[in-house]
Amino acid sequence: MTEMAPRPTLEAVAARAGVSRATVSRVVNGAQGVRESLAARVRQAVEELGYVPNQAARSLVTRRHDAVAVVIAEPETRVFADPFFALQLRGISKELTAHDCQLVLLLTEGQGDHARVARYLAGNHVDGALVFSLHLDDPLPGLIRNAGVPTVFGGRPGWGEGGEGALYVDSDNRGGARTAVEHLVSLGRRRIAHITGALDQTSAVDRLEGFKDVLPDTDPALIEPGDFTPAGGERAMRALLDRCPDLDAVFAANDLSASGALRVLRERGLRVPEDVAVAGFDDMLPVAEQTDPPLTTVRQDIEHMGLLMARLLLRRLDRNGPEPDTEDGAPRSIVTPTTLVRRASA
Amino acid sequence: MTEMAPRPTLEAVAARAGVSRATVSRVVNGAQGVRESLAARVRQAVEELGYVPNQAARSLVTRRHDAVAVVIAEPETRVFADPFFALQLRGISKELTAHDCQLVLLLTEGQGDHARVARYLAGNHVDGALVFSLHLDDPLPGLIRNAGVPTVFGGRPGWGEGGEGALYVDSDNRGGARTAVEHLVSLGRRRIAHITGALDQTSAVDRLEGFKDVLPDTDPALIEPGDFTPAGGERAMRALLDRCPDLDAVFAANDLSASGALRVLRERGLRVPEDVAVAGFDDMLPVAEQTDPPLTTVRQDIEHMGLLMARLLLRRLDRNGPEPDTEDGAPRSIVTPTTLVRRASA
DNA sequence: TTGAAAGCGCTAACAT
DNA sequence: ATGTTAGCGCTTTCAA
Repeated sequence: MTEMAPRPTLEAVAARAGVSRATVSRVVNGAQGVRESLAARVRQAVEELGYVPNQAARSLVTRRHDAVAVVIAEPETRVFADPFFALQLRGISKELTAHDCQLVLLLTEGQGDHARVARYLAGNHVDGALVFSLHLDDPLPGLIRNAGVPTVFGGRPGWGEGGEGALYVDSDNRGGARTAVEHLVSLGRRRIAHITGALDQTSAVDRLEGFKDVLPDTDPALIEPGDFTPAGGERAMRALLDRCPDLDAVFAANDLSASGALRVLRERGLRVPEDVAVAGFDDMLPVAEQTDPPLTTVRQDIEHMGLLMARLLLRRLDRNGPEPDTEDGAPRSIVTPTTLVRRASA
Repeated sequence: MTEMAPRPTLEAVAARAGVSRATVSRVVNGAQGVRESLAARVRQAVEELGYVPNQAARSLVTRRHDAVAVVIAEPETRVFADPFFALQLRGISKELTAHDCQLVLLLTEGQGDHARVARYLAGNHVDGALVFSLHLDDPLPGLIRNAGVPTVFGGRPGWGEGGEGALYVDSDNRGGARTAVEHLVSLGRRRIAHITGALDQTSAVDRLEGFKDVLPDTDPALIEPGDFTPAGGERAMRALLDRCPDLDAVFAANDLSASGALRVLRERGLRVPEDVAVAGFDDMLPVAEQTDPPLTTVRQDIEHMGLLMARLLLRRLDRNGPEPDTEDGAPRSIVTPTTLVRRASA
């Protein structure tokens, strides 16, 4: 293509501006204590030469990388068959960008990749990591702890190993579930069923807990395990209907399983919400708005959660975090609020 | 936390193995011409010390980064309100990982970010870029060309500026559209309408072309612009029905607009597919399988497209690409096939 | 086949 | 306030 123009170095800028490399470095890095007239000359030279600092050289001496890894395990992206993934990433990206920090994406393909990720993180290539690990038995949190890289988790990590002090950002799954179930109760429903999510994920467990918070003495027959998929929702709905034909509401652990439940309800000739009220979780738009009837569900601010994760990590890395979120100044895990979105199904 | 253990350097490994730094470097980088006995000693020392090369130091001298940027403009991720985004990224990630290459994700937030991205790419921080730019007037391709970074586009780029020789991977939008429309024709439909996508995107333009390929003399009244959204699909369907009450099929530019069309059809008391057959595009699962009736649509292998993008770029960067895809050995753009998925709607 | 030595471009003491 | 200088950890001629 075009000849690889040799990129100008600090040296070149210094020569052009008639100052020393050190001075240029100071100007470029915004250090104080440089006479304005000189600084201006330097800035102009930078401009004219199109100088861009060599990050490798800088990292070599500062031992900083201005980059963080985002680790997403394969099972997660399957769950994120919706904007979840993109939105969270977007939130993360925004915050990182605002702090001149790059985002290195690490997607894992099953166990085999754990070692690779661990090696990468331990290899001191990034300043920190943002890890999505929502499975109870996920070995990743343990591995990462070993790698000794500052980390923030997306979703409360399972406590497979030492995840005890882990920093994380999670939505209020339990509270959200409570809100949904309370809503069903307020509608006068008395036989409220629950289709759970995949119970190896903390979100599913927490939503189940929320359900039980509101209905501690519920008939166990009204709780049927699902797996967050439409097919799982169908299966569970059938089982529930066969077992408890008198149920008058169902809270599904997510919108996808709710959509499956809805189909079975229609197929059995039951009206929603007249005969059975249905509530979901996630407010996954392409699903929740398209179902018939549209789904009443629990919404979380996904993008904001991503942003908070990044912010938390940046704070932990010192980087000019905003006002401290705790009195002793140490960052703490964050549980973000959810809101009920009323549509036609309940 | 734990004391930051000073990472072992090449020097340390050399000392431990009783050889010079140069030798260790050779072993670590798999260069030939090192006596096996020595190499073994070195490998053991590496093992014992848990040595991991310092990428910054390496890049400083090699001027390689073993990293590529993936640039996704904000409007895209909105369109990718489905697994598209995640899947493509996954395909990219797989291929890059297989070649020990990192993925730096750059998400842009409107025009303001273009400069930032251009600066980053020009800043020689990555070896190449994978860019999603599906808009006809997108300035990004031009900026990137200027940056002089080897690039492969996801989706045929608009020719806003010099994108002429650009390398890209795109699905066969035109051919896919043809397949869908031919299918409707084969069903005996004679008044086939088309709800277009957002015509500032190449995919929408190409799908429209495909439609016209099969029905070159179609009544212009049967073509109504949409915007890839369900709401746009509803609007367009209403307009079409008002204008051409006799239409007996509709090909929507994507599944989301098809779902909107489906709703309007039902609302008007028209049966699908008996009265009006409907076909979509994308096979966006959470949508296509959940509509009533399930959608006949055109599927593309998203993940594979991502993989091909990465492979193309890697080849262009020299990196051990697989067998050459053209006779002169120069990589060429790739158009991937689509397949019709028959469900109940047509 | 192996080692010695010269930087890669930058920052950060330290000196002025 | 500015310049001088010594590396950061690695690859890569060049000699041996």
